[in-house]
Amino acid sequence: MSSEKEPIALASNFIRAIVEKDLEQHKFARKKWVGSPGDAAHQAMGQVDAAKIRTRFPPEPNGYLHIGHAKSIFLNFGLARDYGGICHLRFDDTNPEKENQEYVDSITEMVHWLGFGWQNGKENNLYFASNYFDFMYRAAESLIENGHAYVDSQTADEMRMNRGTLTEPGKNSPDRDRSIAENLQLFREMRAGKHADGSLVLRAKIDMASPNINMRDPAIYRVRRAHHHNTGDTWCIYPMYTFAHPIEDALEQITHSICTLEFEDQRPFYDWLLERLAEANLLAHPLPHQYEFARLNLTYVVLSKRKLIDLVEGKHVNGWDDPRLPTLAGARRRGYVAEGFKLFTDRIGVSKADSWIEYTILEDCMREVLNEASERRIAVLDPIKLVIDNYADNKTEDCFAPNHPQKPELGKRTVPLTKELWIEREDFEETPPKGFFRLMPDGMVRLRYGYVVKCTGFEKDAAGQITTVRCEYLPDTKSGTAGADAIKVKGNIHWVSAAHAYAAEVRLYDRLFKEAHPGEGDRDYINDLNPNSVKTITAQLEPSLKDAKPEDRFQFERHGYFVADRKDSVAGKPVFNRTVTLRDAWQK
RNA sequence: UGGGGAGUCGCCAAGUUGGUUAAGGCACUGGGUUUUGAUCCCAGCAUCCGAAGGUUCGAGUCCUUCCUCCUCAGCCA
Repeated sequence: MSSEKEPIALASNFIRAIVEKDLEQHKFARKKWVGSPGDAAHQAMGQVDAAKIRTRFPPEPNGYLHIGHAKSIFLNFGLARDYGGICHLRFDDTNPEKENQEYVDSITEMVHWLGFGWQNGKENNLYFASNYFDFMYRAAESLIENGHAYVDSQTADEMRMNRGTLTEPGKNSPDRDRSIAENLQLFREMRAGKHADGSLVLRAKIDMASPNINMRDPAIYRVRRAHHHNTGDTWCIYPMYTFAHPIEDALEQITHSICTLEFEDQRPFYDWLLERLAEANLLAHPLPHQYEFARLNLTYVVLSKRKLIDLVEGKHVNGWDDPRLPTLAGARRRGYVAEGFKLFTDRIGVSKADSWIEYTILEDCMREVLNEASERRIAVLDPIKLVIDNYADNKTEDCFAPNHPQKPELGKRTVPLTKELWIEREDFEETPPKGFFRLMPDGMVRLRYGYVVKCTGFEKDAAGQITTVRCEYLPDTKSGTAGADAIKVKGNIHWVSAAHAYAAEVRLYDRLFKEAHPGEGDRDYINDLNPNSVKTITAQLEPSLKDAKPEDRFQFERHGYFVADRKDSVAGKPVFNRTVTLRDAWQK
């Protein structure tokens, strides 16, 4: 045992530290859970919660998930998994005007894709905030009854005027001292549809002079006649995030409610609300707590919902799953893998410091898992002919290529060698730069898995472009034979038999933006788009690639990792996307 | 100029209640292995923790002052 390597410790972060401390202090030892969300009375019928902690991933279904969400997903689901807890997937759908089923579907699909689920035994922990509207309404009436909320008839403009500024206190609303009875009646009328949209709003009664603007009587319910994707036309009043979110957490017995930094100022209200509802015996202690971490910023991409929408609607990309987009749907089509995102989130950590993660970190993570997982194949992306003059005209010979250099158990496959081959344009230089060790006039190079050849000449077209390279092979040097190493060459190039090659559409993706910080300063981020973010080519691939299925991944040797596009591939005619290039120490 | 946060190596990020030579990853630089200029391996990489003072036998960790950045004035989330 002692000689065993220590398991690599999980990267520590302040949230894990909080969880560990809470667990150590048995903070949730008496928290009950009946098996479904509900108020104090409901949960009181249950047993002590078997889940040591409960977290939640609470997206609003008003857009597509992106890489930033992956950080939150791995954090929340990962914490639950690591500490014997459960993580809920909860749709925070309190604004009917922005949300719809299409987003709900794509979000559940992507969370699954990342490797997480919400079915825990008999318990299905998939929830909708909109299913709590009844309780929220009750909670609002309770606040009114206890003098903690009032109905305000000021217009939105008046409210803004009276809110004060960052440095000046606000002014009390003329309606602030309305009687409880009148508030109750008005709020019930709001619910009954007797008041126009925007005419009345329910506000928490806290302190218009608070230095924290979020505590200056925040609006908690508004009148809005809109069809809700889940509750239809049942309601014409909807709770605000500020009010709804803490309640959602409490009903679900969440222990650690983790969100991003911009909600820090909201935490005092979060606590205030839950305390008031606990005083009213609607909720029981221990109450959930909110913790904030820094959101992800990635260089060379944009992650704001608005900008992503602009890119799609402005046709700068082809839809939400364009492989260049940092959406999870796009990343998946690009060939990125869930394990790569897991590695990435482990690697970047969690803290409260604003930071910009270099995009190459993400790419390296993908390379790392893809290197391990991908079989090798041969592809010539920019083909020129190589003719072996001393090779028989119609001879075909088998060469054996390992499917993975570090995994012999994956076996070998045969690739046909003939007189005429496709090789990479960049593998031949008429006048080689210093340090170049591939094909050059009179130079020798190995045809990977085949013979050593010696260059004897080349041909150019009218434009001066090289079209064909001529060579002679050394018969005793075939890979795998005794004489293979008789002649040592440094260069080793890949090739595909011209007679057998599969000419395929291949998309070479590059970063979407040419600037590390798109739109920084007074630049328009649209002007920072990389005009060459995709290049579609016809490449010559080894014959076996013709049978690739959608989402099959390969390393095209010396080029990078590629995936058969899940949308555009047809049986017998796969199309490939370049996920990421190989690292290249040979600076061009 | 009010409130709330954050500032540790190029990029991230550990640093318990102050205690000996400031983790780790990525990047980078050397060297080795290699029929991918890939992978892999080995070595190197902050006398310094935003700045300046102070307390202490001893401070990234405590105190004071200052600087920089982020964030809040939706009937969005």
